[in-house]
Amino acid sequence: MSEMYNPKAIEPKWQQIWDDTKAFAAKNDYSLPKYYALVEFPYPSGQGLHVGHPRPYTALDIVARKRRLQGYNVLYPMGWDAFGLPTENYAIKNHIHPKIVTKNNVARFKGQLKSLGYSFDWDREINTTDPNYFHWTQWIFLQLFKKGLAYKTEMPVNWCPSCKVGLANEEVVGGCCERCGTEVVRRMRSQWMLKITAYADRLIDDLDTVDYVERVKVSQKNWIGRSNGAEVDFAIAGTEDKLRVYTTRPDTLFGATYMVMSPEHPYIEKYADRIKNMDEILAYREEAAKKSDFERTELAKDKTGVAIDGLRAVNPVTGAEIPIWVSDYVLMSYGTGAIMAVPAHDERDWEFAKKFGLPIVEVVAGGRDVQEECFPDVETGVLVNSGFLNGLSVEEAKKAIIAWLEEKGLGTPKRNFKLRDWVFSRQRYWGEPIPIVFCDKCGAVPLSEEDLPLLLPEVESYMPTETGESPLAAMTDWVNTTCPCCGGPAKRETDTMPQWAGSSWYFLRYTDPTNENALASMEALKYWMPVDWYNGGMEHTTLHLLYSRFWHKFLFDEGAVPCPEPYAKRTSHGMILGENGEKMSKSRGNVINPDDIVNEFGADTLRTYEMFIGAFELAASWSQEGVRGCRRFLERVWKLQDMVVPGDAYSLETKMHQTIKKVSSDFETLKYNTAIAAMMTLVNDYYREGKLTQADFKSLLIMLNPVAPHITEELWEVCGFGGYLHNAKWPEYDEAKTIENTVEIAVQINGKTRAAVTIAKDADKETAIAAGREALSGRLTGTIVKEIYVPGRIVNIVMKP
RNA sequence: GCGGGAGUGGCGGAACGGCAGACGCAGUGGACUCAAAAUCCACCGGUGGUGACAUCGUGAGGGUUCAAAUCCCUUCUCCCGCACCA
Repeated sequence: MSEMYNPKAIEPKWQQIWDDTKAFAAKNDYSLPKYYALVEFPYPSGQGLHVGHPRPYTALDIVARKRRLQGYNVLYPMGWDAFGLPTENYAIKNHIHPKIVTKNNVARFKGQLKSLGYSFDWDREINTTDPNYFHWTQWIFLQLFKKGLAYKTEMPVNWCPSCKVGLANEEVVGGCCERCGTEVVRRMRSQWMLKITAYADRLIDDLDTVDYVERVKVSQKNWIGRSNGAEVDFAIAGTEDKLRVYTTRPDTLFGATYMVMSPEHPYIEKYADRIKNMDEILAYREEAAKKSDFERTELAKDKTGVAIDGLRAVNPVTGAEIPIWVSDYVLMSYGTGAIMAVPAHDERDWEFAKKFGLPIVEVVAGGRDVQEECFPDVETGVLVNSGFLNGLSVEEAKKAIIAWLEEKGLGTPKRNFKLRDWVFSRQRYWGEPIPIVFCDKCGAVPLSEEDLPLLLPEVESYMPTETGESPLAAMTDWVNTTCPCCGGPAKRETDTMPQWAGSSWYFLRYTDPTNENALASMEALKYWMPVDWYNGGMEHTTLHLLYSRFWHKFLFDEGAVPCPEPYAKRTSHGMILGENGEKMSKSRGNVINPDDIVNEFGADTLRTYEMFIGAFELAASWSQEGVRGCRRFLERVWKLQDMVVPGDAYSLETKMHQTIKKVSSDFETLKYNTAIAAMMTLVNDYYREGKLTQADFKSLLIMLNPVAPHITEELWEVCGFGGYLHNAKWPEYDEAKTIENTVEIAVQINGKTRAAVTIAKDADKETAIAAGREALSGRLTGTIVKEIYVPGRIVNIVMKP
């Protein structure tokens, strides 16, 4: 009789063995077939691991372990994205250096991850706050700077008054700070920017070359927001000047009955002397500036504006003089900051025209009365009231008008993006110093690469300041330096990089984590890259995922990496919700601590449960009873050891081949829940049989190993199957053996099941129909119209009464 | 408003156009036990029937098909992004 299943004993035992034998270290033998599985490295917060973390980590641990069993050289690494605000805030509050806070948190996280039995290659552990690591983060910044892709400019930033830090557009959610929820205000500041917009086209186009889940691709495309249209010049009446607009509907040019400029448009200053109602316009501009982005969005539907008195434009095709308005529904940050308004065919223009009584002229026929309803459709309409465009479809008209505009020198085709450049400065201590000095003579000068890494100075206080200056600014010893260019006095940049910097290239470092001469050797990169499978949260789709693709493309252009895309495949997991279906949070009191689950049930149970909980990509609610059920399943597996009989043939051959097939494919397609269900069914079958052979047990243990690695290794050892299970070979299945010789198929009358018969799997139609008729004897009371037989599936007899 | 996703038992969830509800949880009955827990076995969508069985059933309404949770049209609800992007 076997001992009791005791995860508290066997789990630490195997974790120790895996550590001691370096069981999961990726080999630097570049002749082996490789597999690079990656999960997003965590921010080591003070709270420790959340039950959300094990879901993606276990999923890719399953993939990594399965690949090793299939003979691949697997890289499944882990590290720490450790720069960041919470650590700094904790340090300020408790007067502990952020370095120490980070060290403690990392130790805690690492202990927790080890207790879950992940097959990470801990020899390749990295930490973004390690100078040997951020050396290369700074190096990448210097390359961006040298190529003109990092630049400093005075611009309005999204300022969080609570965090006292500027935020990237991607970090502002609904007008509020992504982190603390405080409403963001706009502030002018000199900021470092990264020119991600230079890569906008490639960031969209290359999505066609990678295997990402559709929703990620769609989000990225929408965020980048590419649109194709034209820029058109409108003459300003009585001047030589032009007002340039961007439009995606140049075909509607004949219907442009007025124009609108953003309140910040420079022409307001330029033509101050001609504008008669300047006071009114400046007052409007002030009002608009006062509105936060949030308010501006809230009030979106209620259009406001002021007509400029004294400035009119000329429609280049109709020659008509049309008024120019100022309204905050036109943004200075997109296109040219001015639009031509075609109220008949644009929702917003229509609303504005209705409110202010501006003329609405139909130029695309096909909708209802444009005085009553706007007609924005581009599919079905036909051009009218448009001179030489009349009778054309929208698509044809676009081509025709653009050609005409180009010929006359009045316009050009133009493509625009919603994507803005990346605000890259943070006024904080706990981040990578930006390796730039400012010299009165030479301007912004990069440090020489030999002077990297530029370390953070030791400071007394990490407090951010009300003025928005970085705490580093107070460190005059550190700030005052000499110019690397002329040797004269110079000051260091005191802003630091955002948290997204370190995570934008970390996957490269894992391939060669201790390299001192480069971010990684080309040889290692050529072998390991791209990442074969990367899983992470949807919340990073427009942040980390986009940023890292941008950096990677830049590095590819620089010849520093061998491939244009970093990740061949990207999947995303759903959130784990509390037992009540709500997001887990301290205030809701529904937080589950993974340590408690490991203590009470064991790591294997937690892993099994999180994979069984539901469809991997969807959110799922925690259920303590469900956890118990998974523990029960593992207990049943444990007790199978007493039912094993000698034998190297499968006792339930068909069933086993079916299960191997299902588990093998389900592990590849994120269907961990049905893979586990299939193994549960198999175990239930062995209980029904009362026995199973060694061959049965071996294959079952190997298949279950990626999910529940400790119990399976232990059983492998206890049963004396030889060596370590993690060195075993993934079982093969034979397609022919997944099909029973006889099958039970349903017999239907008019599509309704009335009986079932067991026939040979390859029975011909006549045999099957005959068997079906026999099973239905007595019910076949009408006229048979048709008989259908789908081998292995169904017999259907169609009958009229 | 736009985009994405989801609506199936008491619950979490399964179902290449082919017997809806696999698997798990909860529940019911039985075995074991002095008893309970644990474990093992069986049952477990609604309605009617002792029963074989009949009948209804995948958010709602139509349609295609021998056959629809699955495909097509219409419609409702919920969740998640984005949001005056010209």
